[in-house]
Amino acid sequence: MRGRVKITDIATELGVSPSTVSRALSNGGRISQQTRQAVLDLAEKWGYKPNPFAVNLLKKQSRNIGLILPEFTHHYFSKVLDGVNRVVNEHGYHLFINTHEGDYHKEVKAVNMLNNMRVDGIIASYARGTSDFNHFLDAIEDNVPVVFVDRMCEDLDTSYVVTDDFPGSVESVRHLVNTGCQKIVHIAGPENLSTSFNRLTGYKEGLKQEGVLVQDKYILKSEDPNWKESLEFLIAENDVDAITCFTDYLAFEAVEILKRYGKSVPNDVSVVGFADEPVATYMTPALTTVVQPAEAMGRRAAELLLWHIENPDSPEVHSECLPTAMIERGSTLQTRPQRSFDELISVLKSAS
Amino acid sequence: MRGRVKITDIATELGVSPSTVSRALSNGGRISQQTRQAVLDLAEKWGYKPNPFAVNLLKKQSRNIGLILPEFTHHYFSKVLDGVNRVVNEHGYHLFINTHEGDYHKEVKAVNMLNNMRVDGIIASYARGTSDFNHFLDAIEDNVPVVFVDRMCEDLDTSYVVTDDFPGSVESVRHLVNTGCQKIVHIAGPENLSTSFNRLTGYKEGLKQEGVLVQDKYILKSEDPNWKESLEFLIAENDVDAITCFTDYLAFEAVEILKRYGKSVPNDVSVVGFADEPVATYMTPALTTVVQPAEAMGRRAAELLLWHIENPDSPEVHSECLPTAMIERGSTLQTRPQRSFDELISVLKSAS
DNA sequence: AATAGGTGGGCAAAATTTTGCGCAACTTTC
DNA sequence: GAAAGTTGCGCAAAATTTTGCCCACCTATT
Repeated sequence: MRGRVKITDIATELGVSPSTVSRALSNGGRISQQTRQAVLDLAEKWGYKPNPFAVNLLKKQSRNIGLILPEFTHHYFSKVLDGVNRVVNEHGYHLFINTHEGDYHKEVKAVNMLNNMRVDGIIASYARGTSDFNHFLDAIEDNVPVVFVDRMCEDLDTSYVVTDDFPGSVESVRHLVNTGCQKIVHIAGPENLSTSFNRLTGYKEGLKQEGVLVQDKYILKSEDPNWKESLEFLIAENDVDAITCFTDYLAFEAVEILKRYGKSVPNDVSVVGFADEPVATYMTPALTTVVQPAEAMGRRAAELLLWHIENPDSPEVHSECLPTAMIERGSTLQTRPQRSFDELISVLKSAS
Repeated sequence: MRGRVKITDIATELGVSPSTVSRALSNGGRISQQTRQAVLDLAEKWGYKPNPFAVNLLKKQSRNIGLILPEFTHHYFSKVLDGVNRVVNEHGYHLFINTHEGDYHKEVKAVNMLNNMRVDGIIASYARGTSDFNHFLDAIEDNVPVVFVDRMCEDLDTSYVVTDDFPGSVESVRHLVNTGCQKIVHIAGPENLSTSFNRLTGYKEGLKQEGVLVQDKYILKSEDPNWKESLEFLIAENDVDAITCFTDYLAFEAVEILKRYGKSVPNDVSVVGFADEPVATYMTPALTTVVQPAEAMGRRAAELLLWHIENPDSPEVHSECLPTAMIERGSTLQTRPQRSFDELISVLKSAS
């Protein structure tokens, strides 16, 4: 059989009506065992596959879902994508993707495109600057559920999955104190980001829990063009035991500076990053960091979305904060047996 | 207007037939200026968007294309994805994605899925172990063009985009010789991979061009479980000036071994990687490596696929080899002014 | 006045699949 | 032997859009 075989091809070959073929294939209504078998055999032999456009048109759903991320090349987002892709596949859905690259207008276009494509649902990590969410609202009003990942929107009553950066941040600071560090610097991120705020708050809380005074001179801001000079000053004064950073990249820069000043990591100064980018594994020494369960976030977001798709009338929304956890590597001193990678995974899994 | 507005809604509101509305919208047949304007205005006001399933069913094409990659979390592939996504978007197509994770059966499932979804074309980087290409052949016979990226298939007469690893490999070896290295080791990849073969051949050619003897003892195979011992032996014997590697990760491992043996990189031994993974930037010293234009490959593959989609009857196939180029960093000695990043980009761009 | 030509718009088929309803044939029940 | 129930299958509508063909009307030509 050349070309795509359709239901009517099978019907005419077998001398039955298309409806009979359809019923035989879909295990539906009343049909004799022989007819069904004959249809099944021929469909198998000819490799019949239903035309999704016809089915979608009729059923008013596509089993397609759309994912919008800032970009793909950032390792973190590629892992989110991976998680989403896995779950979506496991459930027989298909994945449309798009990026907005931090551009609000591209984001609007992407959301509208997916909505016009009649996807069954959308997972999105919106652009930092987005404050007008009407494009998402349009989709929701067209009964296309939206789940946010990594970034949430207070104004919209949708499900979302974010990370709780707080516990990992607390854990890392406590670990530093427990390995004998007292003069602990934090290099903070942009002020308006909630993640940045949470990591800073976790740093303060960790110190408090260990009874160490929080001091302003130890809190550097990566947005401040002079943060490196401030750090160098502290290093020169020997006024630093450890550095915790908003990202692994900042940690990388801190390590470079420490090396320039002849400091050994971790013997003179411990360093902790945040995010578990590949850079963390491959710098020397390997970086102790706080891992965000990126893939689990993608998975959870997809699971939540599928739940919404299958329960279209439920007004419930589910919000999840997946916890972060410290992973110990060579850039900090060691006190206790290291948590194995498998243990870590199981911690993150049980959390999700 | 609540819910999705369709052509008939506009037709009844305006007291015309659906065909008139369709014609007004599609700038098609004969229609009076006033009627067209009235339709256009109402369509705009009500936010009419054609139902893609109905259109696809009728037109027998979807403006969807499918992309299959080994995985997303590898930086190289995420850049390929990025390139494909950009071109596809620019041309008003939409992108379905899938991974096979090196598993032949997943690959078959992914290809069949995309074919059954009636995508207009498929871009694929198949699994290493794949030797039976019938699933791709099925798609092609169903008039779904296939373009391979990063890996090509000799048996199938399709367009493909690969990198020509040869010139970059030659260039890197010549650079090593020019900076005074003579005892140059190559750590090769899997034998059955053409990329591995080309990098090895480039290594040999580079030596030949510089009049250095190719010696078997300097050619290590990463598949050989003892390659590290062999390398350590050479190091212990002081029988190595430089190491070129099949991947950046192997280079990373080589640097670790050199450090263990108290060798300085690049003063004692130079190291060159391949691929320009992020690891190359963040290891210490930063790794001299050979960059593959991953995003350009994705772009080209998408452009070729779109060409095939728009010229369905042309039997022509286009095969492209994008050249690789060395990028000099700290892990090799320096002889000449470094090529700036911008220059490098322009070299790669003009090549694509 | 009859014919030709042009314009505007409607009818219906087509793309493919699913499904409610109906009909014929057969079996069971009293 | 008639009524009732069951089984197997076909008809036609439905989902939405596009498009070839046709008709009605108007103007211009002989």
